Amino acid sequence: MAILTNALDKLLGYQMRRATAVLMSDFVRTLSDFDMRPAEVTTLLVIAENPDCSQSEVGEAIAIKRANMVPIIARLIERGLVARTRVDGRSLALRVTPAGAKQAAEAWRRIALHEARFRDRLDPADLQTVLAALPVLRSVADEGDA
Amino acid sequence: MAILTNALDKLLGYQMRRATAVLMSDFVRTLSDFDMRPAEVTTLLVIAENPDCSQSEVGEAIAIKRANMVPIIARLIERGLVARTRVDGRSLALRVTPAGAKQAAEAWRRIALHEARFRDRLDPADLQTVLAALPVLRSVADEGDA
DNA sequence: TATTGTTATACTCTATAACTATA
DNA sequence: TATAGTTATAGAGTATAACAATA
Repeated sequence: MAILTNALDKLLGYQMRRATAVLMSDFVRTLSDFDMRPAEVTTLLVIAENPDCSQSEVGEAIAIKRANMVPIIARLIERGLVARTRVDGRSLALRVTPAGAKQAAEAWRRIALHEARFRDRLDPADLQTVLAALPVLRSVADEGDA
Repeated sequence: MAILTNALDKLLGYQMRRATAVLMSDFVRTLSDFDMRPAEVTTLLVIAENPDCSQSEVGEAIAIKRANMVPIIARLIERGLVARTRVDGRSLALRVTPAGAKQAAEAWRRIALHEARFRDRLDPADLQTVLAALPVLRSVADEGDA
C-alpha cells in the first residue's frame, strides 16, 4: 500500500487531534484491566479531591455536561466507589468511599506510568513549553463550553 | 457554584484532551454552515492531494479504519465531491470531482481561519516547539494504531 | 493466503430539549 | 425565575468480527 502525502500534518489542530488520540488510546490500555472508563476515572479523581462537591460542580470542572454526568455518577455509586448525601432538596454532596479512595490511588499510580511514557519523549524545556501552551489553547474557549 | 480544584490540570494527557476538545469544537463551528463533518473534510482533502488513491490508503493516512471509511466515502460520492473508478477487481481509485476540488479549496480557507485563531495566541517560538513536539507524542504509537 | 471493500454491531463521548422538584 | 438532577434521544467517532471478491 502506497503512503500518501498529507498536508494536514502541518496543522496545529490536526496534530493535536492525532496526538491526543494516541494519548487516549494508551490511557485506555492503561485502564484495560481496571474496569473504568476515562470519564469515570476523571470523575472519581475530582470527587476524591473535593469532598462534598456536587454533581454539577464536577461536571463543570471536567467539562462534562450535567446530563452526561448522571450515568457516570450512577456507575461509581453502583460500584461502591462514591457515596452521596442530600444537602438540600436538589443538591447532593459527593464523597469517595474507602473503596473509592483506594481505587483513586491506584488510578493515580497508573496515570503516572502512562504520563511518563509520553513526557519522557520530550526535552524537559519543550515539555514545559507544551504544558504552558495547552491552557492557552484551551482558553480560546467557544461560547458553548461546558 | 463553587469552583473545584483539579489536580488533573497538571497532566499532559488531560491538558491535551481538553485543549483538543476546544480546538475541535471551534473547527466544528467553522464547518457549521458547510454541511461536512470533520472526518469528511479530512478525507476529502487527502483525496484531493492524492488522486487515484485507494480507500484503504486514505484511511491509513488519517487513522480511520477501513470499515469506518465506507460511510464517509459513500457520502462524499453521494454529494458528488468524489468519484471512483475500478482499478482491479478489489481496489477503487478515488479522485475529487470539480465540485469536490472547489469544496476542498473552501475547506482550506476555513481551516486557515480556524488555525489562526489558535496559532495567534502562542508565541511564535513556542508554537514551533509545540508543532515539533506533537509528532513526537504521536510516535509513541500503540500497537493497534490504524 | 493476504488484501480491499463491505456489513453489522457495539461502545464511548458529546449535545440538546424537556421534565421534576426544589430554592 | 433560576438551579440540580434527571430522562430521553441523537449524533459523531471508533472498535471488532466476519464475509465476498479478488490478487
